[in-house]
Amino acid sequence: MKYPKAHEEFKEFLKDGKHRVTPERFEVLDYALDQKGHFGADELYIEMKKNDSNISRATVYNTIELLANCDLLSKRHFGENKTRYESNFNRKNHDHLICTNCGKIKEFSSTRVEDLVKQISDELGFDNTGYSFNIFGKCTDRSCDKYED
Amino acid sequence: MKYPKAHEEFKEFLKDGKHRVTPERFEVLDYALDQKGHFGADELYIEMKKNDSNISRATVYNTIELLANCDLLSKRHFGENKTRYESNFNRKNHDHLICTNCGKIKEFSSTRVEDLVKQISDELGFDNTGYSFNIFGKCTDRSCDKYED
DNA sequence: TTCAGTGCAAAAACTTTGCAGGAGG
DNA sequence: CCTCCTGCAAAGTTTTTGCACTGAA
Repeated sequence: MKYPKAHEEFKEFLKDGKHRVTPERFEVLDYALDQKGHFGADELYIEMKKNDSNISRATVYNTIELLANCDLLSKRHFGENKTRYESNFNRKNHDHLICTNCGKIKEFSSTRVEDLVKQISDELGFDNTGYSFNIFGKCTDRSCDKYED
Repeated sequence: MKYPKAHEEFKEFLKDGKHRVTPERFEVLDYALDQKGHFGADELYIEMKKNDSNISRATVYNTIELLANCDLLSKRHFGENKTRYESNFNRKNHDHLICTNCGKIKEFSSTRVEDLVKQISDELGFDNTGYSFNIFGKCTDRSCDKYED
């Protein structure tokens, strides 16, 4: 078992009387945590199929949603019309800079963002459960894959 | 003509040698500026069709993209898998609070957000062109359409 | 035993593309 | 007259749904 702690967390989450513990769900969990960076639900499904899994699309979509609900994954939207996910397991909160030239995504953490979210939610009487903060622009200099002088 | 200033702006934008000024484009512009709040490209297309317009889907999608490029519209993503737009015409920059219970979207403006975007872009060597900042949560009290005691 | 979960396939929702004809500059 | 734009329809992409069967509790 590759991710015993995550399995344990997920199992706890499922044992609420409304969900069942199934091997398929843990198979999806393992694949999800193995992903590097951000991935889409369909990409994960296709990868599992390539590895001869018997999983169905519906189960992958269903399970990924559960994993996001129990905070093992984060849901992201980077201005495309698809949902992306990324592992939260052993990672701290962060936000994203997206280069509109080369598509690369840089990450940053800042308590200033979290403070601002709390402050604004309070001011406007809003019971905050999450946020999404993306900065779009261009990497400067040679760090950009499509940099041109 | 309902929006002469916007027509003028759009016309200026189009006259760059790469684009053409067509009546269809201004028809889409008028419908877009008439929308209240956020709307999707397909919604706009369907509304135009209901009003017996001869417009095609391709033209609506194409034109809306142009209107976003010249800043008459803003592109938004609220965690769904579709692009939403909203009029920028005579409006100032703002961000959004999205109630995950009732779906209502509140708006707020804060220079603190813009300052933070600039600050972080500078710190990380990033040539900022835009950002997206959404806060998710629940309206408190009776302001929420699905509020329950 | 019971009902949530599964696999499969079809449908749905949104967007993009290919093509032939038409019109802007 | 040369492209770019248009309408239409088809196809693409991602996600959701319906259904009969299976297996967890």
